[in-house]
Amino acid sequence: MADIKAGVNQLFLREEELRTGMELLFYAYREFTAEPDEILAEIGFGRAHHRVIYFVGRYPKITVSELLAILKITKQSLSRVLGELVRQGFILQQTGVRDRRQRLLELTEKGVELERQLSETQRQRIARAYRMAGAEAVEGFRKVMLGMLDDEDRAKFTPPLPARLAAVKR
Amino acid sequence: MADIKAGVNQLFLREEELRTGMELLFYAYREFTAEPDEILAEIGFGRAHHRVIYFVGRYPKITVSELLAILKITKQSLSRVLGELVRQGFILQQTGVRDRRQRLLELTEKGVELERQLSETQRQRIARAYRMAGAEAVEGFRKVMLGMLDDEDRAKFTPPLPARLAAVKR
DNA sequence: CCAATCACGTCAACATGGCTGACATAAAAG
DNA sequence: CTTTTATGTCAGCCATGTTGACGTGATTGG
Repeated sequence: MADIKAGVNQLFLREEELRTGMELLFYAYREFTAEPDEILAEIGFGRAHHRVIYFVGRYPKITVSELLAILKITKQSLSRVLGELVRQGFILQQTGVRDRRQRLLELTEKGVELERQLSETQRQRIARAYRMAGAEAVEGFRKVMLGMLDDEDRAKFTPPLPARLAAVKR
Repeated sequence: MADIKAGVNQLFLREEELRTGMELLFYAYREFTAEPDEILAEIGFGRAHHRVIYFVGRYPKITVSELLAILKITKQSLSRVLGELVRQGFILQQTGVRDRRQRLLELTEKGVELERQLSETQRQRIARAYRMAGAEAVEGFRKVMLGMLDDEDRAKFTPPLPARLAAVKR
C-alpha cells in the first residue's frame, strides 16, 4: 500500500514537474519577445524582421539559403521581410565572389543600431536571470535546453571539430 | 595590457554566453511546438487551439477572463478558437453557480484525449532533456527560467501562502 | 560546351491568429 | 435602479506563415 502510494506520488510529481517545464517555456518565450515586439511595432516591423536582423548580425556574410535553413521558413516568407529590410537600408546585399549567384547579407550601420536596440532588453533579461541564478544554475539551464533540441539544432551549439581539438589539447 | 585583454575577453564571453541563451530559447521553443503543430494541422486546428486546450486542462472550471489573463490575448481572438473547440465538443461550458455570468470551462473526454495526444510529445521531449541533464541541472534550469519571467508570471510558480506555510511547518 | 542544376527572386492566393472598435445582453453590485 | 462586470459577436485590418508556378543568371558535370 505504501508502495502504491509512493508510486502514484512519484507519477504526480513527475507530471507536475513536466508541466512546469512546459509552462516555463511558454511564459519565458512570450515575455522574452514582448519588449522587442513593442519597439518593432513602432517602426512598422514585426518579429520576423527581428529574427532576420538578429541572425544576419550574428553571421555576417550569411547567404540567403543559410538563413532559410536557420529560420526554417519558406523563401517567399523570408523575401517579404528581407526585402523591406534591404530597401529601408538595414541590410546590405553583396554578390558573392566565389559564387556570384549568392547574395551575402550584412547589417548596415543602421541595421547594427537596430539590432543592438532590439536585443538589448533581451540581453538584460537573460543577464539578470543568469546573475540571479548563479553560474551552476546557468550550466544546468544550458544542459536542459540542449537536451530539448533535435540533433540538427544541437549541433549549432557544439563547437566544430577544430575548436574541439583545441579544447582537448589544452 | 593583460588587464585590458582579460576585460575584453570577459566581455566577449559574456556576450557570447547571452547570445547562446537567446538562441537556445529560440530553437527550443520552435522545436517544442513543431510536433503538436503537425497533429493540429491534420484536424484543422492551430497552435492557439493547443494553448486553450492545455490551460483548460490544467485549470478545470477556469473562467473566460482567467484564461484571457493567462494567454494575454483579446477576447475576440480567444472566442474564435474557444468557439470552435466548444462547437466541436472538445470543451464544455457550464454557467457558474456563484456567479451566473461566468462560463466555467472544462475539457470533455474528447478534449482530454486531444490534450493528452498533443502534449505527449512535449512531455517526452522535456522528460528526455531532464533525464539527460540530471536533477541538479533541472534545478538550475528552473532557476534561470524563473529569473527570466516578470513578477506576475513568476508568481504562478510560487506556491500560494497556504502551501508555503505547510512547507515551513514540515 | 551545353544541358541540367542551383541560388535567388517574384507574383498570386490562401490560412492562422493576433489586433481595434463598436455594440449587445444578462447578471451582479452598489 | 443605475452602473459595472462577464461574456459574446460582427466587421475589418495586419503580420507572417503556407503552396504553386514561373523566371533569370551562374555554376557545374558529362
